[in-house]
Amino acid sequence: MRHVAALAGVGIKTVSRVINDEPGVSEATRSKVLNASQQLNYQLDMAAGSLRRAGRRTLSVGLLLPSVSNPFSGEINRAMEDALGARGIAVFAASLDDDPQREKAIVAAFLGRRVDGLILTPITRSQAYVIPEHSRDLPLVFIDREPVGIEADAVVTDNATGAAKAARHLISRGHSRLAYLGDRTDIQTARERRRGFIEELGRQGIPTSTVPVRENLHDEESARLAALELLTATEPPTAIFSSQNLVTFGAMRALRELGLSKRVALIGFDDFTLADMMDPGVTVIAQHPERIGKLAAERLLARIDGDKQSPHTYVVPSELIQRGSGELLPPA
Amino acid sequence: MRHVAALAGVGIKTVSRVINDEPGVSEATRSKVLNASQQLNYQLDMAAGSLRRAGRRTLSVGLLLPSVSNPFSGEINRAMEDALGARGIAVFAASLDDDPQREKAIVAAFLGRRVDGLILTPITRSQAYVIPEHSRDLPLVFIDREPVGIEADAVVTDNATGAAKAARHLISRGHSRLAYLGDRTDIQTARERRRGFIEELGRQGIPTSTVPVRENLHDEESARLAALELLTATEPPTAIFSSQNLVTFGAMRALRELGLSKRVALIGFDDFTLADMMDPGVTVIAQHPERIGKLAAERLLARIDGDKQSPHTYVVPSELIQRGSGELLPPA
DNA sequence: GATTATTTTGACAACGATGTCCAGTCGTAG
DNA sequence: CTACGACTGGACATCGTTGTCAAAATAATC
Repeated sequence: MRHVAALAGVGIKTVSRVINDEPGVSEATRSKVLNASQQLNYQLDMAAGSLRRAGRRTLSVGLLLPSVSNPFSGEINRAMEDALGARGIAVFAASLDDDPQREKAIVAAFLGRRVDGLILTPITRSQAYVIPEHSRDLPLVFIDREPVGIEADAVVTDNATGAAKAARHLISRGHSRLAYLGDRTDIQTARERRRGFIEELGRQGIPTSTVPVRENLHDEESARLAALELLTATEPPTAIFSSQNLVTFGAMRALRELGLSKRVALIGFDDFTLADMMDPGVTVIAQHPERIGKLAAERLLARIDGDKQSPHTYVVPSELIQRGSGELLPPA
Repeated sequence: MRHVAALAGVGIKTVSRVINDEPGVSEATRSKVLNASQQLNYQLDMAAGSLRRAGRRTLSVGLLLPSVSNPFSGEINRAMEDALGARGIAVFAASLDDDPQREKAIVAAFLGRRVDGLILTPITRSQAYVIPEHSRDLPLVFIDREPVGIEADAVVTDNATGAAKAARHLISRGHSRLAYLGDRTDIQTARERRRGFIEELGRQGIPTSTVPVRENLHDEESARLAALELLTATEPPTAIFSSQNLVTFGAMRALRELGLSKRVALIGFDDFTLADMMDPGVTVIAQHPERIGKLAAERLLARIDGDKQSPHTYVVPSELIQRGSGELLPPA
């Protein structure tokens, strides 16, 4: 900036004014400065600016997702980028891997970079460790999973209701021998989905104690094995609910191996590409990651802009998409 | 930091030394400082530090991908994060959307944040616009697509060779009426794949002028329509090569609609989830995004560490994965 | 105990920008 | 011709940190 000022023959502050479109600069000097800055290929250093700027805005935020390589997270990431990019805010994206240690390390890295806000998918038992920052007015929005040990905005899917919807759907097709395949129990959404599913069975008069529940299935292979086991037991279930993408894939593989794809009903939580191209098409409880991402970004921006209303949890409804696998009837 | 120094009753520079693990601090003062910084919940401001620090490192890099929501990009993003995170480097990820304007805007945003390096998937005709920065020693690695108008490292898939492999595979199964479905021609990889495919046909003695080539298919629907058109023409192809994921999906839909899934061969460029669960399984030329991402990250780190060797393009080989659709034989 | 070598420490300027505030310049009205 | 406000421009301190360098404290040596 000094160099530009020198080349243009003006003061350094005048350059700052031109670059930041502040008023009070004549057309003549304005173009002199712009010329000079073009010639030197000058670019404003935002970091240096934010050091002095009111509110210390860095125009960057930290986004912590289950994993940037997971399609659900990818959609959220994208929605974020779109909503925040319009305001000139850049996004640091990082992957949680459902590791509490990692969560803390990543949050620390974000804080060290003085982000203007944090959007977090947590896995720690309590997120009280961000209270100091949050009470110093650091905007904070939780996404996909609700916060524990701290009051802050959150945007989540109606996990329990969605799972209950699946249960009701299967029961209404005449199923009474249902099974549940779930993810790690330290993941809040997994617990919620199980709760919603089981409670709905209870409401519909199905004895819940006999319902096979297999949990802590975190990948395709363990889900496949669990499903195989269930399906080859005596009195196998006539319908399966799987609480997550990879678990659904594992269940699909098990069903195919046993030639049961068209005989045992399946509903999965989470939509996925080509679900309609399977045989039969896979019925799912679809989440809306783009809406979740957009809403979370909007809440964050509102907080950044000084919104002081008390924290609130926003629920984005899920949607049952019928494609065939969830509409299979139990054997007569 | 001032406050920490005050509370610990030491000079500000001593605090800096402790925080940065510099030598020459006695155990006694060290723990005094650590105590104070704990009490105040102090966190180093990297931005301020990088202002003065030798080399002005910000410990952040900019990553420009086709779209963070696309699984291929997601894998690359993840590999990047893993390789760079180990060095404490955070990643700004952004989506290109194959829009040249957007590319320039995003690169400018990265530069304004003084990233330590840039990893770019370009769509502009020429990337000469980054020459000033690059010659001022800004590390730069192109990914997936090779640079034009500037000399820099690149990490790409062997697009032409991979497509040729597909052609050879189909021809060896007896096909002679092949068709090509391709993406937008302003995308370098799309052009390379077409070239590789067509040239291989030539080498194998198939008259290339009669091969139907449909290009500029950027989404599933346009690909589906193009495929439908090809397949319902007189003398339809007995084998199709699709140059990209979404195009492959479109072709799959068209084949299914016409009941030809098991009669017309299909090979797609790009692997995808559940490809083996389709009926028939979809034969693909798989890329290795994790390897591409890892290698690009390694090259970037090497450059950051001062590697001065002349720019080089690294090619990550693709892999033909046989799953059934590419092994269908032509009707007798 | 004096002197030197070594370690530990802090004062200060600087990084690149912006906020504050004051000094010119100019046009216009009295 | 003076006075006054509006506009324009620049000097300077400052943000939080680190590099430089010299001072102070401590240890080692004779």
